[in-house]
Amino acid sequence: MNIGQAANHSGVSAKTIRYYESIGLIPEASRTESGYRRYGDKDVETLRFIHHSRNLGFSVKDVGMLLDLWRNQKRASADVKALALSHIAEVDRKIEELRKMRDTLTHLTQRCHGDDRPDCPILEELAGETIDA
Amino acid sequence: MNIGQAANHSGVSAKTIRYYESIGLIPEASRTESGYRRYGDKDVETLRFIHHSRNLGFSVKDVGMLLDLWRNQKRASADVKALALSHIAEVDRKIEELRKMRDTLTHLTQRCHGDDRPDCPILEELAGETIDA
DNA sequence: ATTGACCTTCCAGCTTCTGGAATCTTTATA
DNA sequence: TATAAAGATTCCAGAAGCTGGAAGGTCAAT
Repeated sequence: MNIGQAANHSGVSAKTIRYYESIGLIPEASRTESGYRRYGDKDVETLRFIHHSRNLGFSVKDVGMLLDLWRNQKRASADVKALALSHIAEVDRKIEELRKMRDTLTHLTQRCHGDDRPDCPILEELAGETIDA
Repeated sequence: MNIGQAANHSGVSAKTIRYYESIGLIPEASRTESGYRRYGDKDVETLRFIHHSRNLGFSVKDVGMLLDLWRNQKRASADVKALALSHIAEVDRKIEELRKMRDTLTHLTQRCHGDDRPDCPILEELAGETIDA
């Protein structure tokens, strides 16, 4: 099938498939006589794997490692799990960071009356000393 | 003071101060005869404002708007509050997205025994149909 | 005079695509 | 058969927000 079909079946856009090829995440596709890329079911499966992994927030680099592990019949599941756990830790870190931000923001907005008067605790605190969120 | 001092006092690195100037977030600094940028307490205050805003996750573009509001004595606090509330909504959206990711990831890793055997539900599910996190 | 800490500019790279231009191929229709 | 639309190709640029590094000028102290 052509790249458009592969895109539809995998959830990865044609543009992005070409991009993944260009950075070496996926191997170069074979070509038709006229130069169109050709894809098979196996390729679509790989693209779907990538799509799912990206949806779970794995970096493209991590996805590369996951693909290697996936293709390697002799991998230890511990290696996969370690990668996933480390990613979970990273996600947790981000959540915590965002949660702190939101708490501070909520605190600030609650103290701002939000009418047509100019005085605003939000701006005052942003200009002050003590914001570390 | 020179840019290094301004950086130390504001928490914004010299490199980043120059960057902010280059994109117009802050006005061009005045210069000494030899070309060094000069900063005063007011400038440091502005940089600190920016630093705090960035720490709270506001985009540089939003920070530009906040700076305008801050400098405009006639602004309505409602405008500031609206910006902040909209940002909170965005932060909440991101938190929710990350939480979904983490839940799926946690689910996956729990089902992976994580030893030296090769079979791994994480990879199997990534290759499957049903991941939407 | 020299050292070292600053400062300057400019260019490149990070991450992950996405949009767009110019051009070719394939397919369908009039 | 002519032609038009859909889909493919390559390449360049831009998005956000810095950060690193090179090559070089300046300032203060020794």
